[in-house]
Amino acid sequence: MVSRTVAQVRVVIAKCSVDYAGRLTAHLPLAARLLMIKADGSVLVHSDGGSYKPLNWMSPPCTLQVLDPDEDQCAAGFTEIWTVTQAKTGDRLVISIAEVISDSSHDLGVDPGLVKDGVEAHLQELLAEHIETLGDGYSTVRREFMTAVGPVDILAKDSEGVSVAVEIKRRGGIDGVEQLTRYLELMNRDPLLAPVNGVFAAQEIKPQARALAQDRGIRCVVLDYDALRGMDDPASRLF
Amino acid sequence: MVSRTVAQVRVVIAKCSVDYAGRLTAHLPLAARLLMIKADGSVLVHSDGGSYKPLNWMSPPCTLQVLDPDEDQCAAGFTEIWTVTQAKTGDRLVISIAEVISDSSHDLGVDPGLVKDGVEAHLQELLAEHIETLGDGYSTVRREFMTAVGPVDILAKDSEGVSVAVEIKRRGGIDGVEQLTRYLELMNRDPLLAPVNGVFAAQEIKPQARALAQDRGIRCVVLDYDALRGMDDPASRLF
DNA sequence: GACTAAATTTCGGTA
DNA sequence: TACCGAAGTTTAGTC
Repeated sequence: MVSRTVAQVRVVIAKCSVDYAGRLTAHLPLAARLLMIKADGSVLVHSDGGSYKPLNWMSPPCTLQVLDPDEDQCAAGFTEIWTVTQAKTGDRLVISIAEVISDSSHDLGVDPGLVKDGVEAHLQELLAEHIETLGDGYSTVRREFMTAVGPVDILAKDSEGVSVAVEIKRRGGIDGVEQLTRYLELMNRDPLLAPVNGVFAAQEIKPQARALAQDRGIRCVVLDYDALRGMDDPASRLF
Repeated sequence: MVSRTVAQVRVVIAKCSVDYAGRLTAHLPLAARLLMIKADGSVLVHSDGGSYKPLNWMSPPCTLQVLDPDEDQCAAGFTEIWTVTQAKTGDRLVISIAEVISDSSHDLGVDPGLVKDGVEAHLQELLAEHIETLGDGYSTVRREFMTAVGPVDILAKDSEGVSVAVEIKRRGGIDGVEQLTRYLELMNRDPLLAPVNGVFAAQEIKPQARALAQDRGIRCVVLDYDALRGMDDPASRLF
């Protein structure tokens, strides 16, 4: 046995059936599939289709053990039995291989990782800068205004100096309205802040969320990401 | 050009950099990675590590176009430029390839799909059958009892005939308590149902969720999946 | 470390 | 088809 200092990813195309027993039990009938074994021992079972999610998988840390098939498994036509186990949770993935069509390994090295830009944080930043989007005379008091039950995305004041708590979401669902409701409940108990009005701002607001907000006297505002961005940099609107 | 009637999955190991522009923008610096192209045109960019989630991907339906690099890209050492676009959303994934280390395709056929067992639905079924777990004299009225704001997992009655709304979660967090609160609020306005008590049942209940539930007069019950299952089938407890 | 909220979420069910 | 909630969610950020 040679110790391997270089991590490799291994790709196997094989006819196999798969059984998982852990937080649930699942079974995949015999078929040709793509198996990916990563350096950390994690295993992915992919079919040709679906989304980025594998049919089955085992998350690291876990160990792969390759066993010879027993008599019954031999008789059923299986040549190798892979057992992937996670010591901590006791999860177990068993891949029964009937035929290996392809098997190759490659050294990928350590990935430098990815750079992300422009999510909810950006929306919040843009709206805080252009809070007048909510109405003439609005001004931003603070972003991430802390309360005992969590930070309010933006605390603002309207033209009459009345406090406004703004909750920002990319997609506005019921949970966002609940979140804002909790903030408002608490803030309205604070004599230094009260009264506090609520604004639920999102790029898209679900009908049920809108109904719930309305029922609670919370104003809904649909945000136009491109328009907000365009205010900062008019050139970007052209592209 | 030969039309291809057989779907294939293609695996490419390549040094590449990746740029995604869509719901967010992301960039991956030049490194060796595994590219999987499925028959439906979807593309997955995997590194050797992380979880089952790719570093980057494009969901179907989408199309892959392979272009020659322009002058600048040539000078930067790129040999192929892959552009994956989704017509509907305008999402765009650009994979700039500096070196192809391996490239192979395999016919996988149509996957028969997987069989799942034992999730939250199962918990609900088990508890509905053994509702006396919540207390002597409890009886199940209905599973998935519909309200205007969604279905209550189980509607039951206690030994005195008082209605009890049960919300079941595998892991009980604050959101689950909020959900149950919404149901209770609505149901208690219905003279035919009121008064309705609440029970928050989960395999695991987070401290903050428990505190919130207590504050609202909702009883918390920790479910023992194995014990519930054991009531159905005593033999299963042995294994 | 525990917990909460977001995710390019994806996936399944139902109205 | 749209909407809603669960997921073997995973992941990132905050307390």
